[in-house]
Amino acid sequence: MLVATWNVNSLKARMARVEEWIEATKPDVLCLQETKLADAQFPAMSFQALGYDSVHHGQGQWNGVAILSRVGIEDTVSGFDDGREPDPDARVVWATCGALRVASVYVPNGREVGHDHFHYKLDWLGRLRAHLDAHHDPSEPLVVCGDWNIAPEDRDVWSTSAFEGSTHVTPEERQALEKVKEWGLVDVFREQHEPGGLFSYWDYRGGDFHQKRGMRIDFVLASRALAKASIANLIDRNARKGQKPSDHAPVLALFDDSTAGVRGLWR
DNA sequence: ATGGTCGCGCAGCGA
Repeated sequence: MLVATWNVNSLKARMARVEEWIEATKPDVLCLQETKLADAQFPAMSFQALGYDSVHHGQGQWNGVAILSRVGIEDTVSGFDDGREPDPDARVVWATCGALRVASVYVPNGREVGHDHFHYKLDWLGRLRAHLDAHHDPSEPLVVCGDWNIAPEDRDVWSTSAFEGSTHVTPEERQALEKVKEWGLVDVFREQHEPGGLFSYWDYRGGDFHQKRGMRIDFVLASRALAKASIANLIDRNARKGQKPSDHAPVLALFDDSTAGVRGLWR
């Protein structure tokens, strides 16, 4: 089963690139972030024509997340079900695709260290953990895919000095991410690839992509049970090239459907 | 070089 995640930075601006990429790659499940669409504007029929069912949780203009699946979509949930007030932003959507529980997440950026939005980011990650605690178990096949807006380690940024005092690399953010992972999630790309310099996001400015000035902030976290079935993980840098690219590249995770404990993933 | 580029939507903010 092939799972992918991609922050498209406006689905309206990116639709041609996304359709082309889906036809070339044919993932079983594709998580999108930053659609910047209201639900009524989401091009579900266009994805249906490519063979994908979908669920979208959007607000228009900002944020917005979706899950596309060619192995079915059931039991969709928008936002958190953690007994607290609704999240004001559209940043997470859940669905069951075949036998796989999937979350597409767009973690808040944080803006500046100490900013209200920074505290919102840390709290948001706490709510994600609380939702997992309340509804799921790490023995189930489950993935949380998305734009985490956190570089887990120093090797995940092109320059540590360039990010001194910035969001995405602080101990508080990394600890909040660690708390989510402690639920029972594995960064399957990092399990398979040791080197630094393997990035998923490059700022549009200053030719950062061509200068290899990026960050690895998009990743697939797989439940412990599912991580045992991880076969291959890659970042599709080619999608960051050419005309009107997103500033993020798609991240792909391939799982073996015949591994004990996760048999029949796409049924 | 303390900037730069996108997307949204039409000024300036967010990333």
